[in-house]
Amino acid sequence: MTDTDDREQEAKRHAERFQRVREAHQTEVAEDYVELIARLIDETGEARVVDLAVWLGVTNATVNNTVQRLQRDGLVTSKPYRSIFLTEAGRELAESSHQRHILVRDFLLALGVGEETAEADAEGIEHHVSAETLTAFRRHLKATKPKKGN
Amino acid sequence: MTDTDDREQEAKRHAERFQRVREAHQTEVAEDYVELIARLIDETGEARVVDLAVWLGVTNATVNNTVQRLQRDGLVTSKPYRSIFLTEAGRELAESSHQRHILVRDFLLALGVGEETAEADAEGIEHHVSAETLTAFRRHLKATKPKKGN
DNA sequence: ACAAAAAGTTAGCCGTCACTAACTTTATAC
DNA sequence: GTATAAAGTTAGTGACGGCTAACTTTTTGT
Ligand SMILES: [Mn+2]
Ligand SMILES: [Mn+2]
Ligand SMILES: [Mn+2]
Ligand SMILES: [Mn+2]
Repeated sequence: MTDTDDREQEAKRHAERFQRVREAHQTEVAEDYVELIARLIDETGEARVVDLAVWLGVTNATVNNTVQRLQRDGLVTSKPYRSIFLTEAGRELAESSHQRHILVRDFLLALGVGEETAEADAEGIEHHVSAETLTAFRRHLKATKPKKGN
Repeated sequence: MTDTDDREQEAKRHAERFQRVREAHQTEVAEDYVELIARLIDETGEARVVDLAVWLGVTNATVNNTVQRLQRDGLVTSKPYRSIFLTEAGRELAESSHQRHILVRDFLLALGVGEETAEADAEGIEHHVSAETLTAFRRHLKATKPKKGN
């Protein structure tokens, strides 16, 4: 009976979607950290543990743990009691994460969502938008934004 | 200097956004489970551990653990070796999660995103959209969908 | 009815990402 | 230049959400 086969296929696709979400969750923290590190370096000259802690709403100890993981994964470098630097890979991830972030935020703004809500929702949504959806966001922005053309 | 104050305010808002994302992650698994349990009960008459495992792409043991947590949190009931039932709270969470899920998916479809991508992205995005953003999605759907009116 | 298969459970493991508390190092103020 | 404050680190804890392996119970097929 091909009825059972269909059902199995559907279950398999369903499971694959959840696996993708789980994968996204694993890279999420790294993306947010390197994006913030890049910003702090850009705006203040350096990224210190205490600043990351304040801006992320976690303790110093948590930041320390995470930074060690990022270092293990080749995204940052840091020497004891010194501030944190991005590796080339870290810079690249920060840049692409940032581009994606502002695209998602701007899309929400274009939809009529308020500033703070757009920023807040973007912080979570950004990690779950595929390239195809980002393209659709860009298309929508191009189609609606041209208010300057008025 | 109010310059410093501004910076502190910005950091605080930033941190609050991340706290919201972390909270969303804590309810995410519960939402997906009850939504799937409701669906399986509806479509097949019962929700069994093995089905949840297949549809979620995890092992039986993982499902068992999670179901115990859901039971602890008052969302499901289940007796040893029997299938799983939703409590009233579980049914309510399943229903609202499902409504939100299809809204997010339909919105992506309306934007021109392909079916499988819409379904996949919705699975992650759904947990990070505020009420305000959902309203904006609905507004956009109403503004564009009326193709039946053609 | 009973053997084999399927389903469910339990135990023990691991990584992530939080926390607090205690400690060390660096920076600041006087 | 030294005491104090701030920042950073380390150690230890815990929940969550995954896993495998071994076991028990239920279902199925003959
Ligand atoms: Mn971001
Ligand atoms: Mn984010
Ligand atoms: Mn989901
Ligand atoms: Mn869902």
